Order: sequence, then C-alpha cells, then structure tokens
Amino acid sequence: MIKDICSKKMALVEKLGVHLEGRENLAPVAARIMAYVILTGKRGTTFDEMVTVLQASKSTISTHLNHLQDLKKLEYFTKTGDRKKYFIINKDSVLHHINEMIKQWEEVAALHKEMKAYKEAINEHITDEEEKFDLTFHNDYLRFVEDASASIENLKENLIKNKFNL
Amino acid sequence: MIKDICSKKMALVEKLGVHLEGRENLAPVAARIMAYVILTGKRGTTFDEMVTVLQASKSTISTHLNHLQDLKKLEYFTKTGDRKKYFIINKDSVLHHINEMIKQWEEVAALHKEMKAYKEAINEHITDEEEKFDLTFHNDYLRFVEDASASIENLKENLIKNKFNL
DNA sequence: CGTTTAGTTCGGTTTGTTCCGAACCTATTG
DNA sequence: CAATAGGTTCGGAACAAACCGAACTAAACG
Repeated sequence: MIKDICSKKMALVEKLGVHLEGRENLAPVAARIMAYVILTGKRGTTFDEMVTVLQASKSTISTHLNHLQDLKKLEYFTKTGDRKKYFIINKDSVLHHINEMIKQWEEVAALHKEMKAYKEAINEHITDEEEKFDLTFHNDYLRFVEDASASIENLKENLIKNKFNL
Repeated sequence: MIKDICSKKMALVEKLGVHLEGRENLAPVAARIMAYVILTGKRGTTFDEMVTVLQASKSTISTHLNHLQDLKKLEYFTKTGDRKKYFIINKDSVLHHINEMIKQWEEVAALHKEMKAYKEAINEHITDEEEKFDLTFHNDYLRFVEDASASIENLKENLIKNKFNL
C-alpha cells in the first residue's frame, strides 16, 4: 500500500519532470528535483533524501540545488538542532512565474516594434505599393501580446487580492 | 545606404534569432532562418539566398528548412518557369501560435489536476490536519491557467473575427 | 547525353551539456 | 582529536546537438 503510493509519486515525479525540462529549460535531474519538491510539499525534502530517491550523485544534486535557489525557484527552512536543510518551492512561485511571463511578453513586444519600425523605414523608400512590406503580421502579433499581457496583469491583481482576503 | 539597411537587417536577424532559439526551442541556424524569412516578408526568400546570407552550408539549410516546414512554421510559393521555392512564414502562424499555447496550458492544467488528486488521496489517510498537503499552490496555479486559457481563447476569437471583417 | 539547377542524404567532426567520482571543506559529536 | 554529518568543488567521461563537406539525385536545359 505504502509502496503503491510511493511508486505513484515517483511516476508523477518523472511525468512532471519531463514537463519541467521542456517548459523551464532545466536539466533532467534539476527538473526531477523541482518535481520531487513540489510533490513532497510543505514537510520539505533534504539533500540526502534526494540523492537516494532520485538516484543521482551528491555533486549533481548539490549543483542543481544551488542553481534552482539562484533562480528563486526553491527555498528552504531549518529545524533547531538539525543541520539539514528542508527544501520547499518558493512560496510565491506562481506570482514569480506570472511576472516572468509578463517580462517575456514585453520583450517580444519590443522586438516586434523594432521589426515594424525597420519595415516602415524601408517602405518609405519604395514607390510601388505592391512591393511594400505588409505589416499585418506584426500588428496582429503586437495586439495579441498587448491583450495577453493585459489579461495576465489582471490575473496577477486578482491573485494578489485573494492572497490577502482569504 | 543600402549597406546600412542590410546590416540593420542582419543585426535584427541575429537579435530575433537569439530570441527564437530560446522561445521556440530551435537550433541556432533554424532560428536565423525563421528570423530572416520574417524580416524578408512576402517577396519570399530562397534556399540559395539563405545559404549565402546566413553563411551556412547547404545541408544545414536543407535540414532545418524541412524541419520548419514539418512544424508548419514555414511555407513556400513558386513562380512559373522558376524551379526555386520562395519561403515565407505560414500565413496563420499567429493563430497557430495561440493554439499551441492553449494546448500547452491544457496540458499543464491536466498535470496539476493529477498532482492535486494524488495529494488529496494521501490526505485522506492522514489524521493530523497540520500534516496534510496544502493544495493552495495547485489551486492557484489551476486558476491562473484557467483564466489565462480563457483570455487567450478570447483573443483568438477576436483575431478570427477581425481577419474576416477587415 | 552532358551540364546546370535545386536541392537531399550520409558520415563524421566540433561543440556543448549533463552527470559522476574523488577529493576537499566546515561544523559538530564522541 | 578522530570520526561523522552535510555538503561543495573540480576534472573528466559519456552522451547529445549542431553543423559541415562530399557525394548523390532528379528535373530541366542545350
């Protein structure tokens, strides 16, 4: 029974791990660390536990663990009279994630504006209307990004509100 | 003057290229191909032009070009009496991109639901309330994904409408 | 039929990533 | 002070990716 739950957990670690590898651009073991921490929850998980359960070397766990803390994805708490670190996901990782998204979209928008400006500059030197650059692609994309940013911004506000109301 | 515009173009190709490498998970040259095609616009660009301007081998261009077509990111048109292919970005790439995003978020939502179910199943076997899994992380995330999906879905509708109205 | 055009395919090199083991470090404990 | 706990750091092995050149193909041209 306990074994069933445990294997279920490790199956989920792998599944979530694969997902995080692609999504967050993490190395396989780094992604498994994230997955394991998420699925272990608030009780936290230690360095040694991860070495054992993820079957990776101490050096690998150490390196990735530090990297993940640098990225503010993980944090840890301690217990008095216990030198071990208990790792948990960063409390405001959802918010962090949303902020990352907003930042990325702002970048995309800036890029599209630059490309549009370039094409407009060239269009001025072209007399034949047929030959001119079509800007609808960039306009569509810019509108998409603007609207998406706005709705994410909105979500962010709601999340912050609910954090304090409930 | 023409040289200025050209170097401006190549600078943008590199900048956009770097962005696409990370964003769309493309190999360096593949990302440059996308960037160059985007910045060349509707007149289209040929195999040979890319070999020259991107300073890559025929084999590299060939492989990536086929890959990008498989991914529906690029398409081409031809001219009568001209065997060359003129590559342009897929006409509905914005829409395609939005659909990809929706699909990805559905995947994320499914994963979080699975994790939540796992934690709920374990919670039933735990008597001490303090020890139980906290589900707010998954709930927050699920709400975020649901709302984000809804607003992207909305954007999609608007884009489709505007495509036919104007 | 030989040559040119417009690519494709394959094998191999270069480059980069990911992980490991061994040695090391810094408290604490017996 | 030796041993243990809880890690960190470094050099390199193993593997994967990205790209290239050379040889090839298929259609059209002369």
